[in-house]
Amino acid sequence: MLQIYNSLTKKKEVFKSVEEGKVSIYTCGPTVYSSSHVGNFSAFLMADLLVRYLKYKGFEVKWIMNITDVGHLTDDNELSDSGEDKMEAASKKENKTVWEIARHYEDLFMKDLKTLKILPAFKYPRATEHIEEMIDMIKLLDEKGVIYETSDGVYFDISKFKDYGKLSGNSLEALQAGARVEVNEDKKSPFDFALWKKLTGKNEDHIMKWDSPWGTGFPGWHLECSAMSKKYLGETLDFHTGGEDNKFPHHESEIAQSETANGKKFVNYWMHKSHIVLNDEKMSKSLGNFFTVQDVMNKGFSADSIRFTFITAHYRSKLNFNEDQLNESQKTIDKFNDFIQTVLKVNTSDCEDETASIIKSAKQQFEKGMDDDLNMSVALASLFGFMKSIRKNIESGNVSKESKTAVLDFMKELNSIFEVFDFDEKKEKEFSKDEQDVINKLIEKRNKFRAEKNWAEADKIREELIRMGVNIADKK
RNA sequence: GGCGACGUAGCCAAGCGGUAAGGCAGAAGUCUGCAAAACUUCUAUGCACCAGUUCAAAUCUGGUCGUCGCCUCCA
Repeated sequence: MLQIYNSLTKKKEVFKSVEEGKVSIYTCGPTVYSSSHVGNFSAFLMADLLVRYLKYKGFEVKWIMNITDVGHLTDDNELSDSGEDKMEAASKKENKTVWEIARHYEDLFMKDLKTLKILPAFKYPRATEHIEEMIDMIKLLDEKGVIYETSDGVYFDISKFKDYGKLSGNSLEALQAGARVEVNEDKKSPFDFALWKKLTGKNEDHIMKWDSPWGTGFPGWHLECSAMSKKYLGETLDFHTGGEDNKFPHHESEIAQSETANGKKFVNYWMHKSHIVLNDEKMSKSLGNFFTVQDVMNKGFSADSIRFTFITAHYRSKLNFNEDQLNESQKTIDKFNDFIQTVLKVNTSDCEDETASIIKSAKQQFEKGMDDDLNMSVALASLFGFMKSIRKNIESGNVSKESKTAVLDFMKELNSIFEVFDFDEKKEKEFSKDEQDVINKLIEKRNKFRAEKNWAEADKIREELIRMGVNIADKK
């Protein structure tokens, strides 16, 4: 029985899908005005882990991740000078059109998704290709009487939505009291958010623009997720995931729009990824303290170690991202793969062994952990115990052919979640007869040095052999 | 100022009222150097601090201190 911490109710809840056996998941994807960094991908890996575990449990999963390719202002306020369009700023900086910028960073994003072995979503809808759906939603909201028009745009009147603030734990009053935003005189409340922006004031020359019943302009940034999730997944979603920074105002506003427009509950389970931190400070584009996947790989770390680090750290605790974490992940991956190699090479015998019950209990423990809000620490602990038990069986020489297959099948099943295991048996390197002669001579020579306790020379030969692809493991 | 999360060994981390899982690092050993793998054993009388509730508290309550996040674009 899968339990998930729902950020809306702030409780762990037993998961029940809207439709028996099927699950719909919507993930807030990237805004493609610059490279996504590993912190961004940690949120997508959280979704990947969820998708993979649900599939492991036998659900049919439909996963949608949007691509935000409309340039959005940093601020809805006309009064603020800090508001700039990120897409257009990038376009000027890189001397490309906004469309080129969007496609360029989208391509990079897709490449990194693949590198990190994140499962392909059902679709990656682009905001710019769903303007009509967004306009339709504004029309629906208009019918419900919750919007109003000003000289610069169309806004959602949040006083018309009782639960506004529920997700982020704010009441409207508290929001007003703690407000740090500047006041736009035309808006009824500073927290009313834009559904449509007109080409006036500093948006006069906005490059991406579309016609609408409210004049030429561009959509508000919360709208795309409401419109696209409805189109591809329906009015009530099982899961909606994203980074914790999206809770307010983005997801809060999505709820207001979708529930008002559709008259139905928008999302059953909200999941938010805690930020990863660097020296106790969150990694973010605006702080500038970020690494891209490529940056980390250029330092010599494998993509798998990045993947493993993020899926094994719990998604609701902030991960302090550093090289130690990556090194440890790599070691753990190697440990699993060494184990798999040992199993692949084991010589089976006709015998009874306890493999079946070892696998059964490991599987139970693993699922017990994962079922508890994806508690990977508990899940992993069961696997370390599992490997130890199986190795003992192997050392005692009691492994049947069936057991060997069962262990490998179990590891493969687990790999549908981890996706970092390697099942290719590492064959001894083949050498020609001449090479074999050379190697034998070197080994003889080294043994002689060892007998003489001439360790320096012996080590030199070992290094030479390793370079040739010969592994030396000294035993008594 | 408002809202929220967290503080368990050198590091990462589980635990959700019954007496501290697991991983990394470290130590000793199986083993005549060193390195690698595996295995065995060891490594927190204590869970930020102070009170309280209880037969029993890392776990519940109140307070204190500290760290971080959100409240403006960010996963």
